[in-house]
Amino acid sequence: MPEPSANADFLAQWRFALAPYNLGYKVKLTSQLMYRAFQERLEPHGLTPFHYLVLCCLWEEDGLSTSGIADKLKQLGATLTGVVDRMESRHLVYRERDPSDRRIVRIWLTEEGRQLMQVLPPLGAEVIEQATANLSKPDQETLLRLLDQVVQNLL
Amino acid sequence: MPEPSANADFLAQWRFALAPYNLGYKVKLTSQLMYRAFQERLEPHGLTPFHYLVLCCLWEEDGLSTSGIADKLKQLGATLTGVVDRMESRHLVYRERDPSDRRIVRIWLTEEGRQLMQVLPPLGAEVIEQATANLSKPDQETLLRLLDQVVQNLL
DNA sequence: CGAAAATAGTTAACATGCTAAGGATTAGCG
DNA sequence: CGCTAATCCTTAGCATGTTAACTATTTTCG
Repeated sequence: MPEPSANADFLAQWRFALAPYNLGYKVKLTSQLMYRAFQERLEPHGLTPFHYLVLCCLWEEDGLSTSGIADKLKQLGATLTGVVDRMESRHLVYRERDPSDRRIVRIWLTEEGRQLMQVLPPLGAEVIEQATANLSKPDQETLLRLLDQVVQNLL
Repeated sequence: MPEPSANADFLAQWRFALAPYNLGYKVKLTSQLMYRAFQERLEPHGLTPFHYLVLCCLWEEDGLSTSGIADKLKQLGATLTGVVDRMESRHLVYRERDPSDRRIVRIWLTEEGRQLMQVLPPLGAEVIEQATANLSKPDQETLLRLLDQVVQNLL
């Protein structure tokens, strides 16, 4: 077992790659806390933050395919299958096979799913306001820009 | 059903709170992509990124309690129980009840868990390098600082 | 035209990550 | 000293989110 001081030197040297100081952990924790804050607000509607992501895609363009939504959100198809299952059981969306290409399942909003467009975005805005309470406008824009760059680097 | 143009106006107005443009989604996606990149590198070792988080805590201070690790990582106790279960089954750590307070379970590194300190941080550093490839040093520091501020706002 | 490749979606198994609840133990208070 | 509150950890159930494999369908290519 190496001397404690050798360990301490090693840890000091690699601190930028170690939790809870590293970028990966900070991003993960930020994501978790925003998720929790949003989940609290969605819970009265019986929804989860991922439901919101799918609804956002469909409010912008109803009748997207499962793979279309997956592409927009950069998620795997298997993930979408499970989420759409649960949204269907909550009568937010319904599935319909595309008649011109029977491989494709299209996801359509129900009236309830459509109505939520008036209700949910303000809740999302509240979370963003809370998260960025003491950040200047330029800092908020910088944060979004830097996240976009990290995403581009990893895609 | 409101006119399409009314919907489009509404969506334009709330765009900053809608996926895939909103802060929450960007942070989530960034976290997922960093997780995937790290997972690819850890897979040959049979580890997951969360194992790494726990190992980081124990490399810095061996013998932490389950709740101590949970506090450091801002996770719930139930989450730690499951992760430590799996790390134990991989012989990375072992559990020992604290003799002076039998409520407490302390988590100790095995020799294998200790040895990984030489191996894993460089892999984490690779992910960070890839993620921040075209970001200047000041921009990297800004990103970390802004994430810290968001975390503070949400805690 | 037919076979192979590609696409779409689902299923199964596993790893988080959450809430709620319960058992065991210790701390605090009257 | 005894009871209550608090703490610690675990368990159970549910929601992602992954990989791998499968079925069904369409596209591509020789």
